Amino acid sequence: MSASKKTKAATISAEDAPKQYKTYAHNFKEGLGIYIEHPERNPEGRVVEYDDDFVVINDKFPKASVHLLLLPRNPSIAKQHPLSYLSTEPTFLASVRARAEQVANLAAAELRRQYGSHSASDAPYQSALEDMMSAPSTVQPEQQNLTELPPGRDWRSEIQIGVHTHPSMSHMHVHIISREANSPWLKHKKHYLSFHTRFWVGLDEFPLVDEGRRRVEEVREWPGWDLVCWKCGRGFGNRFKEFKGHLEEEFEGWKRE
Amino acid sequence: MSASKKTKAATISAEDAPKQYKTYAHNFKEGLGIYIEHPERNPEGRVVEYDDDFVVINDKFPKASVHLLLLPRNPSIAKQHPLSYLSTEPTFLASVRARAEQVANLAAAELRRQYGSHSASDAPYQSALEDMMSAPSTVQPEQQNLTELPPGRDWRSEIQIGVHTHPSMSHMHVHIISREANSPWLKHKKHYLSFHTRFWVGLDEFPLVDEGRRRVEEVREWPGWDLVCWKCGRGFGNRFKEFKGHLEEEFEGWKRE
DNA sequence: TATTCCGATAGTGAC
DNA sequence: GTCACTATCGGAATGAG
Repeated sequence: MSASKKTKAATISAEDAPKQYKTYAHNFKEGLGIYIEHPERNPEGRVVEYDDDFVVINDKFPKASVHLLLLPRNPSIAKQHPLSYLSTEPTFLASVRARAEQVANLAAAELRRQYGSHSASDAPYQSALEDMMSAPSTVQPEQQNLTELPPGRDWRSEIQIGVHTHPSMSHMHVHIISREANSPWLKHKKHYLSFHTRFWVGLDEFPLVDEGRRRVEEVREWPGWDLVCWKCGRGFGNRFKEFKGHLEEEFEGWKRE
Repeated sequence: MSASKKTKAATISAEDAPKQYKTYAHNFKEGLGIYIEHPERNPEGRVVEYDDDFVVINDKFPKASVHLLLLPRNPSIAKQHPLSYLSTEPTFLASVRARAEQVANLAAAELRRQYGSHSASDAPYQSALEDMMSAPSTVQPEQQNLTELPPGRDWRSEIQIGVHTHPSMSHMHVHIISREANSPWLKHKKHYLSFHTRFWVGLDEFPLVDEGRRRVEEVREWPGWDLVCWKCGRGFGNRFKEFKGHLEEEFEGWKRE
C-alpha cells in the first residue's frame, strides 16, 4: 500500500506535479497563499499582524493612502467565494466584522499619521498630542490615557471595509481601504470602479439576500460604467486621465479638511 | 460701385475673411488646392508635371514605392466627387484615362529606376541598357530608339490607377500607385485597405452602374475588414503590425522577381 | 475584477 | 478615407532545474 502510494506519487510527479506546482506558486491568482500559510516569513515585509485565524497585510499595489487586506487562514474558508460565504456563514461573518473593525481603526490611525498635520479639523487632537508629548511625564506613553485627548478628525469614517463582487485573487480577502483614492497604483478605470461602485460590496451589506443574483447582474457591463468622483459626484465618463487629475485636486482639499 | 465693393470687401475682411482663410489654406481638406492653382510655384518641390488641364504631384505621404496624384485643374470639376463625376462625364473620364495612363508609364519607369537592378526578369533590359550606355555613340541618348531594348520586367502591371470611395481631401485626385505597399508612411490598417479593397475604385471600373449605392454600401464596415496580403492572399485580421512585417518580407521577394 | 507589455482602437485638433 | 498626438481599450503572458 505504501509502495503503491509511492508509485502513484512518482507517476503524479512525472505528469501532474509540474502542473500543480504551476497552479500553486506560479499562478498569479494564488499569490496570497503564501501569507496565510507562512505569515511568520513576512514575505516582502508586508505582514502587519497575524494570529491563528487571520493575516493582515499591506496590499502590494495599494489603491489609496491606506490599503490593507484581511485574509482568513482556514484553507477551506480561504477558497470560498466571499459573497457566498459571508452571506451564508453568520458566525464567520461576525468574526470578520469584529476583526475588520479593529483593522479599520488601525487604518484610521495610519491616515492620521500621514495627514494629521495637514488637517484643520484634526488640529485640536494634534495640538493636544504635541503638548502631551513635550510635557514632562514619568508615565510611559503607552500607559497614558489617550482617551483624554480631544477627538479631532474622524479618520475612521474615511475607511471602508468590503470585498469585490469578482475577486481576481483566489484566496478570500477583505479590503480595508481609505476612500480618497490617492495612489500611483490607481492606474485605470477598473481600479477605481472596483472600490466605488456596486462592484464593491461593503461588509455591512452582508448577508446579501441573493448573492448569486448580484454576482450575475453586476458582471456584464460594469467596466463600462462612468467614472464618478466619490467626493463631489462629478462624472467623467471614460476619461480616466482627466479623472485622475481631478482626484488629485480633491485629495489636496480632502487632506486639509 | 467700386467704393461699395471695397466697403463690402472690408466688411468681409473683418468678419468672413479669417473664416475663408481658415477653410482655404488652413483646413487640411483643402491642402491640394495650392497645386492646381499655382503648380508653377512647385510647392515643396512635389510637382512632377502640369498643363492647363492637370497637375501631377508626388503624394506627400506615399503609401508605396511610387505614389502620384493626378489633379484636374478646372475648379468646377475639382470640387466634384470622383465616383459621381467619373460615372457621368464620359468625356472627362476619357481625358483622365488618357492622361493617367501616361502617368502610369512614368510611375512604371520610376519603379524600374528603383528596383531594376534587383530584378531577375528585368535583367535583359538592364544589361542591354548598360551595353547601350557604355557603347560609343554620336547619337544623343534621348534620340536613341529605346524600343530596340528587350522588354524586361512588366513594371506597368505593378501600377494601379484609381480613386477612393470616400476621399478625405476635397479636391478630386486620382491615385497612380504601385501595389507592393512598401512605405514608412503606411502606418495603419486604413492606409492599406484604402488601396487593396473595394474602398478602392479602379479607373477601369468606370462608369459605375450605381455610384450612389456603392458609396453607401462600402462606408459602414470597411475599417473592420480583414487585412489580406495583395501578394499571397494570406489574411491577418486586424493585426496590422504583424501584417506590416509580412509586407516587408513580400516586398523583398517582389523586387527580386 | 492581480500586473505588465504590446498593440489596436478611438477622439481631438490642426489656422 | 489627411496627419500626429494622446489616451483608452483589448488580449496575452505571467515561473524557472
